[in-house]
Amino acid sequence: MCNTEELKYCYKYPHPSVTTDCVIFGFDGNKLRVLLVKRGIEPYKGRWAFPGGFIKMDESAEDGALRELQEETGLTGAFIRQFHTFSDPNRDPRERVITIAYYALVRMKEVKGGDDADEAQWFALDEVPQLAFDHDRILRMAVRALRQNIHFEPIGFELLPQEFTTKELQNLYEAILDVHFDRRNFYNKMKRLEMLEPTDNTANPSAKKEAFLFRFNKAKYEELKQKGFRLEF
Amino acid sequence: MCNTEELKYCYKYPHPSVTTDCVIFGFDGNKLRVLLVKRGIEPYKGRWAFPGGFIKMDESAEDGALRELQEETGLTGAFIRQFHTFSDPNRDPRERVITIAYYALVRMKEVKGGDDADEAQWFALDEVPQLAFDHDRILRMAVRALRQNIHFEPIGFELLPQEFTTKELQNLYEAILDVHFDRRNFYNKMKRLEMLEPTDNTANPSAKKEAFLFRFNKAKYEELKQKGFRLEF
DNA sequence: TCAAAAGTGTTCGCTATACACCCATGG
DNA sequence: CCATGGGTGTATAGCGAACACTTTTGA
Repeated sequence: MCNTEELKYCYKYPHPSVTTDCVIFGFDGNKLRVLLVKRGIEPYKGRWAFPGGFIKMDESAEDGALRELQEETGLTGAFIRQFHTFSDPNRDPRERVITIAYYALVRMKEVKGGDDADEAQWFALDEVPQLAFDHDRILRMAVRALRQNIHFEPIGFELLPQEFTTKELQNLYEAILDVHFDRRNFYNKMKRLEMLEPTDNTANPSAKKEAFLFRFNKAKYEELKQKGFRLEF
Repeated sequence: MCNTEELKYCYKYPHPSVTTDCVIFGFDGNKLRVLLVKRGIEPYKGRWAFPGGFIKMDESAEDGALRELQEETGLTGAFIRQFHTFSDPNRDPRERVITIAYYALVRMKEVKGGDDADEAQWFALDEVPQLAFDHDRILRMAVRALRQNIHFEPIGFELLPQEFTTKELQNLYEAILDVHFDRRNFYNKMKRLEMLEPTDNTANPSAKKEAFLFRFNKAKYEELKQKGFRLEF
């Protein structure tokens, strides 16, 4: 029975709340990082958590996640992927909340600096503190999903600048998969795949010899995808 | 404002309904099949759809999916995997319903015969009629998820009897991936992986020479999984 | 005895891996 | 001129794909 004017949405059966949460991945050139926000209210006040919020009745979960991402980073049309929905009845101490979780791949440079450094901050994967709610588990699942999907999609170009060196690309893959590749084999493999498009530009990241800059060749990738291709690694 | 005694669950903001739907895969020895139920009520009355239902407030989505599966097939503790959550605002014409979708792998033999042949029926993948709601899309995504996951997990043993011939296993993989393998190469590869455990039994499915029966060696699989292994195909 | 199905071995080519070599630059 | 980092080539091993051969069994 509803007892206040405020509770004006009524149903015959109980309904859970539904939110989206977004694990935002960035790459600093060496390590994979995630963007966390500090909770200002109870429960878990002061703890770090992923940005997220309630889904509106006229938007899909994906639209909701994109909206949250825009509000948090200023980015529009970012690359996001739904990877799991968390529905443990007790995952939120207040009420039943089901969250549809996405991960996003963004370029750290393009994220509007967390105005309030205290509110939003990038954390390297191995420096993430204990998180609010079940967000520790959400993070583990996000990383696992990212690692799986990288075998089927050339994910990761979303994390690099438009033009990048093969070394940067290798660092990224090593950070995501937590492995080490031989520099020369990685270079040769990328050339064979023909998904990298050479540019006329060079970079000089750490003195010494200049390195060619490449651009991701999306057309070539789409072509390869037709023939049922797989990134190996 | 709530206006009837019946609507006794009230919230400050609108809440969507949340359901689980379960794409139940079976294997008849040749083709991959899905179990569909015929809708008895509007909307989409008379159309086929996946079994599913509302999630209870004290159960997780996974528990809900297992419960639905048990009610529909009589199976307990079946192999299920969450693969996507569908949240288009208009996917149900009555009200906003978000569905957390699972696929299940079951042995057709163990499913209690759809008592009423008119209510539940197995359909080969290429004979599935137009489905209710957005279930056509759900099916496509389920098949895609199954095909992806088969590269990382030895899914499929859940679809075969305890003991099986290599030919049956090959038929299954061919049905799932929609490809053809050379009989002898498939046999050799399975032997090399050492995930099949020979038994003393033989089968004689279609006259002619008898075939050895194998059993899935889960221990060996777990061991391989540690070292970051991948099923190739 | 013949055909069909199952089990085994062989060959070839590709590619992942390891690693040698050369070039350019800054100190 | 040498240390560092970047670009290119080469040899080997292992695996997937194609296929020949043998064995067993029922008609």
